[in-house]
Amino acid sequence: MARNPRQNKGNRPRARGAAKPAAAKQAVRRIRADKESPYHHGALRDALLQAAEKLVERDGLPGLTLRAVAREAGVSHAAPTHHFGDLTGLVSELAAIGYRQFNKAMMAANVSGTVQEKGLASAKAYIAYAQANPGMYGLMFRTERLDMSRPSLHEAANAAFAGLARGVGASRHEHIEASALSLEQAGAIARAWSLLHGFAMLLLDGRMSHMLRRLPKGTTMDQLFEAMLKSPPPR
Amino acid sequence: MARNPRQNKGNRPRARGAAKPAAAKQAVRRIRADKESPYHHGALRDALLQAAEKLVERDGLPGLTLRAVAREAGVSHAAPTHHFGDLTGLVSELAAIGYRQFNKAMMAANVSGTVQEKGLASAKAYIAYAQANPGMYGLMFRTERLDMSRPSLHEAANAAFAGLARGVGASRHEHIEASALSLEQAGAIARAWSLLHGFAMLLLDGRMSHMLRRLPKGTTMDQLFEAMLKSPPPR
DNA sequence: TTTTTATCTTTACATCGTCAAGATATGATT
DNA sequence: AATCATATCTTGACGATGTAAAGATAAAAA
Repeated sequence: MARNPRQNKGNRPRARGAAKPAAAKQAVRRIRADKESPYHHGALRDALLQAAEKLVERDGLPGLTLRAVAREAGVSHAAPTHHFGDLTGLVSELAAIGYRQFNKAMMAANVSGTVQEKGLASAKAYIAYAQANPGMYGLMFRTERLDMSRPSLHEAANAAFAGLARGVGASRHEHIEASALSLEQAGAIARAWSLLHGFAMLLLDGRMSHMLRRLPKGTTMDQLFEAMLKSPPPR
Repeated sequence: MARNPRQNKGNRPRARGAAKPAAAKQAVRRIRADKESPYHHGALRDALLQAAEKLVERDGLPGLTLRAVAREAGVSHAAPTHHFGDLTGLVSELAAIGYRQFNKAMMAANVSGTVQEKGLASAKAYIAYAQANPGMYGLMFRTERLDMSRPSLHEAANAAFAGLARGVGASRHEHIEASALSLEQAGAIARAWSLLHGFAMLLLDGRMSHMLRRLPKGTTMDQLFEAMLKSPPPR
């Protein structure tokens, strides 16, 4: 895609069959010698993932490209391939990191208070994570670019689901084993998850602020969210 | 992106500065004369949108490219640009069509029965649309590729929101004017929308079938959905 | 010290979106 | 009816992207 308004240092490849540049090898050595390690980066994998997170939060999903990540990390455009195979690999590993961040944030919100207070705090933490990390949250639920068969992603996502199930179980004053659910339990989990995920997605897509404009002036997103949680089911 | 595993008829462009092919002009005329209209398609805009819908349902969002749409419609790769400006334009017009389809389906489900029955039928119709048109539904909520300032999209999306608000109002036995909401009303709308949108997205992303596997054997997605709707809020 | 392996670079290529310029048909004007 | 203007579509080009293949270099193993 040619819509990214960044970087354009005239890197047109040399014409086909042109002789290899004589001084290129030396130049590369000199340039890279200015940095820490000339060839072996040492911790490239992590550096690439960090760069990727930075990019997805700054430019959104369309800005997250293998080549942009490589540029950000200061390596050649094909370097990421060696560590992640392809774009799906990198995105999947990044999503795994996202799930771990998310799990951490949810755990931190679920420490003190009554069952009701913990539930509310967890719900707010869910939305807060999505709002603070819109790129990562979007990534985590874009299956088209995710390979759920990757163990790291699979595990992290499963842990997130188990945590959610546990939280819902606590609010129902029962212990939920995420591997075997009753229909009632699953309904409660699906309700909580759909409600939170739906609100988060609509929020990130700007649909909720559209709604906020129809509300009395000064109403905040937090108020709308709490009004939603308080709203009784139709009967 | 070069990840689309279709089409590869060696259309490498001619080398720079190569002479124009002598017989190309005539060949094009002959080929296109086999079809209805040689140059002016007549209804290319609609044909492109139809092709786009077909593609997005067949290959998902990544398969929806300007060039693929042009191929599908049998025109040159730059033809869509004239009608839609750019990819965002085409996607936005397609999303507008999606919202109109969606509105139609929701209206059809909201005709007979009690208020409760109409509400349930509408909820099921919401999910049914998403499930029957996953590509279109995904499109409609991918803001990154949508230009909401386009009148057709803006209007169709607003109509969808108004319909939803009306439905929620009916279930509360009150008339809702979508342009000015109370916090309570907005909470109820946000609740219904988040619940349905969240479930739809999780369903399309395969998360719900993951959950279904943890349920007693033979449990259907419909049962899970109804269990969710019946599930009481935590208190 | 030599060999092997892992890591990174270079080069190449098909695809994509988009722009610019050309070709052709349709409609309007005279 | 002939000419012109405009809308529609094609061709060609360019920079960007993902990815594969082959080369270069450093680290590890032998």
